[in-house]
Amino acid sequence: MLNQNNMLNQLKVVCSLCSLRELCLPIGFGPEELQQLDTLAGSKRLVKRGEYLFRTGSDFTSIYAIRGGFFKTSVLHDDGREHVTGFHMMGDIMGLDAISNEYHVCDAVALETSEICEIPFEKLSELSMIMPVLHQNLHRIMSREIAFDHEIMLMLGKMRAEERLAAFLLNLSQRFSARGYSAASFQLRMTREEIGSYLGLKLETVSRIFSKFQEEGLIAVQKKLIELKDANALKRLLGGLA
Amino acid sequence: MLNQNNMLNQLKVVCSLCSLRELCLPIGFGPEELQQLDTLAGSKRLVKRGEYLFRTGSDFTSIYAIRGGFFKTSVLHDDGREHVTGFHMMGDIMGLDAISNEYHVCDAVALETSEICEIPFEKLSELSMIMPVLHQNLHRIMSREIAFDHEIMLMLGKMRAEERLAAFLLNLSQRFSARGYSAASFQLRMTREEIGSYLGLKLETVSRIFSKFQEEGLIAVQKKLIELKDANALKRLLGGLA
DNA sequence: GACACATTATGACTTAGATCAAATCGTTTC
DNA sequence: GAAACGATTTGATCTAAGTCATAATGTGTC
Repeated sequence: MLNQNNMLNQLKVVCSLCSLRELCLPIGFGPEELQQLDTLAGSKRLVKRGEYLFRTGSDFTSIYAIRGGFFKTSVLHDDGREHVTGFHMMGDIMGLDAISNEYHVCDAVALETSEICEIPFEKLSELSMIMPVLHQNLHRIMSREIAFDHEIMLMLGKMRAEERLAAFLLNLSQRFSARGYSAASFQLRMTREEIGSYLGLKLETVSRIFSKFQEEGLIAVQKKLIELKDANALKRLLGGLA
Repeated sequence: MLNQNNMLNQLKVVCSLCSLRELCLPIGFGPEELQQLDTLAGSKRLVKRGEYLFRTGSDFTSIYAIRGGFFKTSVLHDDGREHVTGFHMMGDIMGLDAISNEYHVCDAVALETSEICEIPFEKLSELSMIMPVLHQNLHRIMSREIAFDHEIMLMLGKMRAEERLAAFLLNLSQRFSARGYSAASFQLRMTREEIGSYLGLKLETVSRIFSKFQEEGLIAVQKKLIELKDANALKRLLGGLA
């Protein structure tokens, strides 16, 4: 069977190379340790703006951790309509929805040149058998994705357009903030059309509501640069909704 | 550490008592074997119509497999609005979205008197450490839920009301069929309002579209009894959409 | 079985967001 | 740097679905 030390070594490599904070940090590596390990060579790779990381129907062999950059995942339909299922940034993991099928069920496209780490799923599974915490964390990550998707379902099913945009901006803000970037000011990596597709709105509606928020002093918009001027007002807009 | 035989025994008990087809069958138990084991006593339990299996905020200790009956899961908001996140029947597993939080993030209510099996998550985790296939299957189930949620997001974000109802009816039909019940005729366990909440529509809209489908000969509706008269037409209604 | 309450159906009207259209602004290409 | 294309903004209309109202029907309770 597996040699535990050998496996542990691989684990370190896999983890370190991916900045898989969610998978790795709870195991006991400190940020510095991780940084050191980070300098090792490995299966990280650049994906240029507009390039596909994977496509619907392609074989599922790996999940992907984003080291840096920005992705969208989407499903494309016969009639040409695209639905954006998510936006993903540093530390996020993509491809988990493919495990059950053995092929990918969405496209993943880089919205800016990005650095990703490919984690062969089979290897991860092996490792997680001897590293209970890794195993737990994988569950936790998948579970979190399910819970988050339920929030999006709520948004799509129950919120008005303004509420969706407010929730979207606050979510982005919170995620940038959690990664050490400014919570109040950030660059949108996606077009108005992609935002609309994600939120179940048309691009014109997105544009109009950005303008409206700006008029009301809630945000400042300069093309792709968004500044949250009154995050509390945005939160109030959400009212009782999560 | 763990005694493997002891664990294996527990596995058999857990599996058998739950009819956890998805978790257990691939391991190599045949249906008959499962049936036999099924007769053992264990942590199965009845949940009466209207009773909660778990509530938002309650401690997460177990996931639940449905042996028989029908549930809805929903999130309730400060302002009293409810959003139904799913309908669940025999063989489905509920509570997976709670793993990451250690408390439940939705309510689960029985829509008819149902029999469920409680699976302590800790025990399942232990077992899955020594039963790789169990472990894999858990991943697969969670992954499938993520992929399915993405389909719902597409539905809520991109489909018109009629398309949503058609997709809803076809999905129910397919699931009943997969469990050995009629694909063409089934009893709705939920109200029009709950259907509407799930699909992001108002109950009046649901009612109107049922009437319209009936006029057009696509379905026959008698209160809660639905008969699909022309499933192909319903599929055509979905057009290019999944 | 009668009362109270929940669910469903249907009509009349309103509205949020879609659609269509046009102008502006930005960015990439050669 | 001019041409060509894509993204964004804004306006004018349209429409699918929501809201409000009422009646009918169904269901549970004592």
